[in-house]
Amino acid sequence: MNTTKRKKLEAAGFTVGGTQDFLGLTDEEMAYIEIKRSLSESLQSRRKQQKLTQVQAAKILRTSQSRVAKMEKADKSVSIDLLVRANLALGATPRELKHAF
Amino acid sequence: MNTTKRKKLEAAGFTVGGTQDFLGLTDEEMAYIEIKRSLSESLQSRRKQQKLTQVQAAKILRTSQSRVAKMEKADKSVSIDLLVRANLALGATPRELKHAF
DNA sequence: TGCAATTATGTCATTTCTGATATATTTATA
DNA sequence: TATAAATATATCAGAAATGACATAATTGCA
Repeated sequence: MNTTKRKKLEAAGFTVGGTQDFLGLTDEEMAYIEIKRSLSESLQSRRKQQKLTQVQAAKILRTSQSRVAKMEKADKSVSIDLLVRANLALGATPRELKHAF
Repeated sequence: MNTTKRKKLEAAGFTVGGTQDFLGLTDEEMAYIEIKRSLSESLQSRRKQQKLTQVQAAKILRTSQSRVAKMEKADKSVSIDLLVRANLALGATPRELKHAF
């Protein structure tokens, strides 16, 4: 497994020991991770599109810069709920959120 | 507002006093509620399609019957995360989940 | 390079979610 | 109707998510 993918999985709350560990992930787990990753990616591109810094976005979202950073990294401490609400607050339509799935 | 809609909103965590209170909901709030409602509906129809009782579904989902009931009611104590994971565990594909948005 | 701005990471108190249990209500059918 | 099966509601202890703060790391540019 490459380092980038490993880091993403670990950020998502999985312990990755060796290559074969990847096989331990069920389809559900992989789908869940992918949904979060996609939502976080969507959030970041939406923020950048609006030329906002994380600090500015945090103000709009009524949270802190550090949490915005974690949202964009799909950190394990971030829920799908938070990502969905943050995307909506930055102007995403439900229609656009479909693409995350 | 009709009683059915009122009950759904209250279950979703909103206090509904009179008709005009509905206007207090932002687009984001309404979109968020609708997503949850749609995911819960999807979960229930998926369970019924498989001829499962809530008790049986609870076993598959490794939770309790009462929580399954709450998921299907889009109770305020239920997160989108839980609904997404439950749908996936009952065989939904990410593609199918798109329809909830 | 050095500085300022931006983004990332670690930690923690509080809030919210979750599973479980108990019990109530509803539904189906003998 | 009476009973059993299924679903709904209430509550609570433990787990997880959240916002906030401090600080580290990275990026951009004078």
